[in-house]
Amino acid sequence: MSSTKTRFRSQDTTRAAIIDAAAACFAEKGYAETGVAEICARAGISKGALYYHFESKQAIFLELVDIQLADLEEVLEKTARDATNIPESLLRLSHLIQGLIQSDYTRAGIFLEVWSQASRDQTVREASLATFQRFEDIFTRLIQRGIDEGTFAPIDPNVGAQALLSIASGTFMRSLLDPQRTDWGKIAEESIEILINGLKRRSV
Amino acid sequence: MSSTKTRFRSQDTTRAAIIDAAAACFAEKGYAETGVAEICARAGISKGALYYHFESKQAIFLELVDIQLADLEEVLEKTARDATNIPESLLRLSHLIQGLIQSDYTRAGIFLEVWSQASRDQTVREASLATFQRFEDIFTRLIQRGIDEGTFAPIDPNVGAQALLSIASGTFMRSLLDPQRTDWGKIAEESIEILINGLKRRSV
DNA sequence: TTAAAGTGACCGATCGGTCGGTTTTGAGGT
DNA sequence: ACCTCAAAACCGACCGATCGGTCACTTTAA
Repeated sequence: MSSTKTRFRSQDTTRAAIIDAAAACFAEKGYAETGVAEICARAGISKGALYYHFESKQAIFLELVDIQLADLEEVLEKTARDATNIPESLLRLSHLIQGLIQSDYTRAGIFLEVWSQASRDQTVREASLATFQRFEDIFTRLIQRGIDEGTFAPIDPNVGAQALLSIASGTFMRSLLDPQRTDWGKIAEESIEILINGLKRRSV
Repeated sequence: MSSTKTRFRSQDTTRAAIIDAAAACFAEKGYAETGVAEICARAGISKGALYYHFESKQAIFLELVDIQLADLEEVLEKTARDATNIPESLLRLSHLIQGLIQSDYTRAGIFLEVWSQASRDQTVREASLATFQRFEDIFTRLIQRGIDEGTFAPIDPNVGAQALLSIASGTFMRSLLDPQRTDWGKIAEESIEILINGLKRRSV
């Protein structure tokens, strides 16, 4: 017979397994509709083990959100840092949206869940707002650079950043209503293109 | 003594009271976190009465959504119908967003709840998608009119409509993270202004 | 041998929904 | 004007299921 002995996993391994399982569950069914029992089953552990590693169901959710938002922020910052052609870099945001929507379906549901809880729980809201504002700052600086180099008209760069992020999150929300479509990246790109067109200087 | 006799209400009156109570509860706490007992208390009726008028908690939610979306669609259609100056009419969408966010806080939470359920429940999703597409059609036609009269460049009007609705829903989502601010209408207006600028013909 | 990691039966609370029964209403009979 | 009675509207105790969380205990690692 093959050895069926159960080996204990390391602290980090189990925590990661729980986070992964919770991410999948929350994305599929939503936070409230997911039971801790399901998370346990998916992670291959017992309830006791789950509560050995986490204080509560909420704590799992919050840590999960932290990780996802930090990931996203890193990607955004890298995009902005490497930007040489500003309008082209803004356009490339559409690839990121496409990736967020399609490649890893897990994330989509999570972001909705964050928004849902943020709109009601002050702690979650403040944390989300802080992160979102950092996203905004990244694009504000990028647009400012576009203005400085003469590509964009001298408008308020923060307004442009807000419009850009609105299009990003709006397209993302829209995609949740129509998961069949696979060309959301293209739609985002065309929308952003119009916006960029509106940002550009009229005369050269 | 004043007469404390309880009078039965008409079918419609009680239904409306339940819908109103449910709207307030769902907006404040979310669908899953709201108990039918709370809805009953708020509506001033018993559980028995609630289940006499509605089949289930879900049924209340669905009827509520129908009403709100129909309301919104009517306003949008009226705006489009009365439009003489197209860009100005599009800008006026910002007032609608402002109103949706601020004046009746009840609605904000509901829309999030719709999106939340739509992303998981097929029935809710298909209904929401159909409505959203009608919204899109309204603006597609409006932009087409702008192209025909020479105000806008000859781009795909549907792309413009999608971008516009993205900004609308994106600003709406953003406002949920920052309920303190009261100038979301202005922010929406400035964002739309940039977009319109991108839609306009370059040369006259 | 001891601390870390993990188990699963169990608990109290809550929730959506039911059901047997009561009160109110209004149309129609006298 | 009064009575009758069935249907409409409503009540609230109760039920079964589920859920987040606990705990006394076992297994593994070092």
